[in-house]
Amino acid sequence: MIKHEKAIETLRLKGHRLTPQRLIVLSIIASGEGTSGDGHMGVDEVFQAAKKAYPYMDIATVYRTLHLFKGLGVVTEVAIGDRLHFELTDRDGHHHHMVCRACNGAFNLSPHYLAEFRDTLNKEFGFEPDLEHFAVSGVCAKCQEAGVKPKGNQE
Amino acid sequence: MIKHEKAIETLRLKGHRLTPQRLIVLSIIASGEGTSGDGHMGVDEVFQAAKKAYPYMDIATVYRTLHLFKGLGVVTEVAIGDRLHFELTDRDGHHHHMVCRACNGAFNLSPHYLAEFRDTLNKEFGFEPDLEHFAVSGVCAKCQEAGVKPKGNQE
DNA sequence: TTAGTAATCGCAAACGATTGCAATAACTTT
DNA sequence: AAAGTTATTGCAATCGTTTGCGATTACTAA
Repeated sequence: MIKHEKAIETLRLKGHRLTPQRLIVLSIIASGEGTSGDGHMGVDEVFQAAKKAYPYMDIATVYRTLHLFKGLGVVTEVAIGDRLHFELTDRDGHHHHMVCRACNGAFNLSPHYLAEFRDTLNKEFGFEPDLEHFAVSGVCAKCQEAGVKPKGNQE
Repeated sequence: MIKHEKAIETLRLKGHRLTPQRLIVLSIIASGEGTSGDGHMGVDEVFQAAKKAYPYMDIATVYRTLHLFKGLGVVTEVAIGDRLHFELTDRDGHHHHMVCRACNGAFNLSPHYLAEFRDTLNKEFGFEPDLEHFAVSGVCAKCQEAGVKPKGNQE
């Protein structure tokens, strides 16, 4: 539970209010008990869990809270199959995602693989890419093997 | 106009019907007269232009047509500021995009910059990334200079 | 402790995008 | 050229997400 202490402090320092709704969403994300098992949760998963703790919880509040947390760097957004997922930002074991277009599985990717790409964009174009929460779509090894037909390109 | 000839042939070969709606959408995308001036058009831009040519045109048909074209590789999808944009796939001058989070401007990026990234994901994880239509979000040089405040991270 | 204030909330409406379904129309076969 | 088959369409409902707004509530300062 040490994890949210820091996040709560961040909220205070930036002048944001500590509402029960925010604390509930934070603790749900921190527990990270999503169906994926990979630590990230779908918005509806968060919403359902939040309603259990506080029945008046509104889906709009969940979205607003998650976006606030994202802006503060407390939480990381990952787009998985056109749906938004969120996870606690892990400063130490920082990672990106590979999302399989066939099974929607999400696999972690170390930042090391992107470092030189960022450097190049910086030097060549002066472009500062958002690689803090970066997800590459594609097809994972298992689905390639199984010949699972993805929704996309069928050329 | 040589451009669509090939696309139309692709439609025929795959057994898709040549409806007026599809030909209209195709010619609009091929003309590429979007407000961005970069060849790609927002869905609503396509829809408005299509309605001029054929007043019964439905937005659902536009989306379905664009997705069909995308699947056939005729058209490329680019997400710009949470909205979908499309452009004719340019096999020769193939490129990706850098999308500025501050001004929503889209800049072309040669595939060369991504080649080694793809190779690494393939070798290390057996993951086949979708880099045919790849867009990196970030802040462009001009907006960094101008100090334009992007919507996102405010940490 | 209470009163004042402004951020935040719940609700409902709206957004861009997708989908189910009956009617239509493009293609095939005769 | 006409009839049959089935992909495609237009419409409307719905999805996930965002936003406007009046009511509420966390915080501040007296």
